[in-house]
Amino acid sequence: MAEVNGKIRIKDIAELAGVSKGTVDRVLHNRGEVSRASREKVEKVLEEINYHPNIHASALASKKRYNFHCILPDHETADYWAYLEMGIEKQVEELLDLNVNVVIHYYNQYDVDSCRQVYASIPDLKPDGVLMSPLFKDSSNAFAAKLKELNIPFVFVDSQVEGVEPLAYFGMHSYQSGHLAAKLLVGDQYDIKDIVMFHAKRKGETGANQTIQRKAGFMAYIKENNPDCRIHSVGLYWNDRDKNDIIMDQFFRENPGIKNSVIFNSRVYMVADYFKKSAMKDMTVLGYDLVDRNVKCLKNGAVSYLIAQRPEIQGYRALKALAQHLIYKQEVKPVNYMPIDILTAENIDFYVNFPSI
Amino acid sequence: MAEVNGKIRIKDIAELAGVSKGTVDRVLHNRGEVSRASREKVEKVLEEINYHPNIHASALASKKRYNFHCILPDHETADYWAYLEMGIEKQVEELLDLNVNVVIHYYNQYDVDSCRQVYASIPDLKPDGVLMSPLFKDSSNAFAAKLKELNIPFVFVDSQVEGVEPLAYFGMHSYQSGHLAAKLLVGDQYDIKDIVMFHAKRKGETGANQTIQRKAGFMAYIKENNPDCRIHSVGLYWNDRDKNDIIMDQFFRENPGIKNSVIFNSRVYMVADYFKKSAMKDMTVLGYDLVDRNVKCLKNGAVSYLIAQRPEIQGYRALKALAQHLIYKQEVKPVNYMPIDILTAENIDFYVNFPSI
DNA sequence: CTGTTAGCGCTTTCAT
DNA sequence: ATGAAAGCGCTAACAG
Repeated sequence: MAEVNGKIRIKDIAELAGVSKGTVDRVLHNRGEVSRASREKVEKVLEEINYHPNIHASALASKKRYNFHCILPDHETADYWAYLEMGIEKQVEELLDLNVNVVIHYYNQYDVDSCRQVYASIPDLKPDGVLMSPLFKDSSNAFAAKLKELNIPFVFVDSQVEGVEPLAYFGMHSYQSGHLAAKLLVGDQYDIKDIVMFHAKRKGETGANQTIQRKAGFMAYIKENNPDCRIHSVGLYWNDRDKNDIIMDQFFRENPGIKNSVIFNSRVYMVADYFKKSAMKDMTVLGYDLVDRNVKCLKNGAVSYLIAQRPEIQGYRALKALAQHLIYKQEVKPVNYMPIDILTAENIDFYVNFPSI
Repeated sequence: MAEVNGKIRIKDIAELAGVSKGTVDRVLHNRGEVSRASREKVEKVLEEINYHPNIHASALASKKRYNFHCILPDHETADYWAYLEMGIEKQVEELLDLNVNVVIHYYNQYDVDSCRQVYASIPDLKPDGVLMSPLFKDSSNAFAAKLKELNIPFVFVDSQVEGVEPLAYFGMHSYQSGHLAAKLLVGDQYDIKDIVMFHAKRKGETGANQTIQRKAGFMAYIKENNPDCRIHSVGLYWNDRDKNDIIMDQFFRENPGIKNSVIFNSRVYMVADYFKKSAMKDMTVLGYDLVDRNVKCLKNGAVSYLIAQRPEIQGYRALKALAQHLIYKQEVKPVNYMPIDILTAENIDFYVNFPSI
C-alpha cells in the first residue's frame, strides 16, 4: 500500500521562514530584491520540505500573456501535417487557461518564396515562442538565426536542420528509420537482388535532409546485410500522375521481375495504386506515414508496411515545450525522437483509432 | 492563419441571462433548484456562446475530495507492472491539485487468496473509484459485482473479464496481437513446418483470458495461412529454471530442427537465455512486453520481435478515466485498445527512451 | 428559488 | 527590501 499527498502552501513556507508570502514568492521566482538573510531563511525551508506549487492557483492568478506562433506547410485534411496540427490544437486547449495565444501560419510547401514571406512576417508579431517545420533548409536556417538574434525561443518539428540548435526538436530519427525500412523489406532474404526506390523530383531549394537521411540508413543496411542487392532509384512527380505512369511503365518494362519497392515519404499510396492499376501482383511495398490513403492500401494488401512517427505527439509536445520553457521555466530536452512505429494490416486498426494524446 | 481564443466567464453568462452567478452555476451543474424561467434564460445564452469553464479556477475552488484505490499485482522494478504503475503515478501528479487521493494496493500474483483479501478490504475504505487488473478471473468477477452493487465505478487495465462491464477497459486486443505474432513469426514462409509455443504452468484459479486469447489469435492465423504447420505446446514453470532446462532439453532432443518459437508473455527472456546457453543458433523467438530483460535480448539478437502494449498509457488513462467520469462528468469510452507495437532491434531504442506520457 | 459572499493558492501591485 | 491586500474564475455555503 502506497500513498501520495502534498499540501504545503506558500503561506506555510512564509510562516516557517518567518517572512511574508510576498518574500517567498520573490525567492521562488527570483524576482525583485530580497535581502540575503530572508533569501537564506526561505531557501532553508524549501530544502527541507517538498514544495509543489498549485498550478491551478498559479495559472489563475498569472496575468502574463504569451503569444506563440506556429509555421507549417499548408496541407489537406487527413494528411501528415493535419495530424501534426491536431496535436498542436490539443495543446492549445490545455494552454488556453494559461493565457497563451497561439496562431498558426501556413506556407506553400512547394514554394520557397511563400515560406520566406511567412518567415519575414513573424518578427513584427513579437512572438514569445515559435514552432516551425524547417522544410526548406536554407531559409529556415536564416530564420532561425534571426530568432536567435531576437532571443525568441523556437522548436522544430518533423525535421532538423544541421547547424541549428532549436530549444527542442520533435521528430523521427530519419537514418534509423531507413535502416528499419530495409530490415522490414528484405530482412535476411538473400535471394532478393533488386529493389526499386522511388523519390520525389523537386525543383528549387533542397528540402531538409529528412528523405536523404532515410535513404542513407536504408542503403547502409542493404550494404551490410545484402551487399549484392541492386538498388534502382526512380524519380517521380507527385503532382503529375500521368507522367509518373509513363515513367513507371518504362522502368518495369526494362526491369521486369522486381518485386520490392520503397518510398521514403507518405506518397506511397500513389505507387501502390499504380501497381494495382497495372495488375502487378506480389509486390512488396513499404512507405511512410499513417495517413488515410496509405491505411487503405495497407488494409487491402497493396502496401505491406508503413513506418509512422506520431505526428500528433510531435505537435503536442513541441508546443508544450515552449510553455514548459517560458512559463514553467523547466528544462526542456533538446532532442526528442519519436518511436518508429511499424504498421501492418494486422495492427493498423489500433493505431488509427488510438487517441495518442 | 488561424487563431484560437475564448474568455467567457460565468459572470458574463449571468449578465447576459439577467440572473446571478449562483444561478448560472446551478444550471451548469444541475444542482439546487432553479425556476424554469431562469433555467431557460441561462440555457439560451449557453447555446449561443461557447463556454469553457476555467479548469484552474474550478479546481482551485472545489472542496470535494476523492479517494481512488488501485489494485495491482506486486512486481519487480522495471517489469510490465512497474511500467503500468509509472503511468498511474503520472496521472496522480496531475490529479494532486484536484484534491484526489490515490492509494495503490498490491496482491501476490501467484496467490488467489492474497488477491481476495485485498478485494475484501476495499469496500471499508469507501472508495470513490477503483482501478484494477483482473488477473484472477472469478475473484475479480465477484469483486466487480460487489462494486456495482455499491455503485462504485471501476476500471480495468491489462485484461478484461467476460461478462463484466467496467466503466472502461484499457489494454491490448489480445486475440489480434496473437494474429500479429503469427504473421511476424512465419508470415508467408510456407516452408516453416514447426513452431514451438511455450506457456506457463500455473496452479489454482485460472488467470484472465489474456494468454488464451493471444494463443487463439495465433492459431487462427496459422490455420488460415499455413495450415500444414505443426504447433507444439510446451509448459514451463516460470519460477523454476532448472526444471525448465530439463523440459526444454527433452523437447528439443525429441524435436530437433525447430527454429521458431513464441511465448505469450513477458518471460520470453527466459527462453532466449536457454537458447543462448544451449548454443542454439538461428532461432527465431517472439515474445511480449517491453521490459528491461527482453530489451537486452532484442538488442543482442536472442529475441527477434517483441509485441508491446503501452502499459504506462494504460495506467495513466485508466486513472484519468475515473477522474473524467467522477470529476468532469465526461463520457468515458468503455473499451480502449492500445496500439500493438512491433519492436525489433532497429526501433527499440526509440521506445525505451520515449516518455509515452 | 435566487443573489451575495467568502474563500481556494498564487501573482502582482502598492505602500511602507 | 518587505508586508499587506486585491483579485484571477469558480464553488459552496448562507441569507433571504
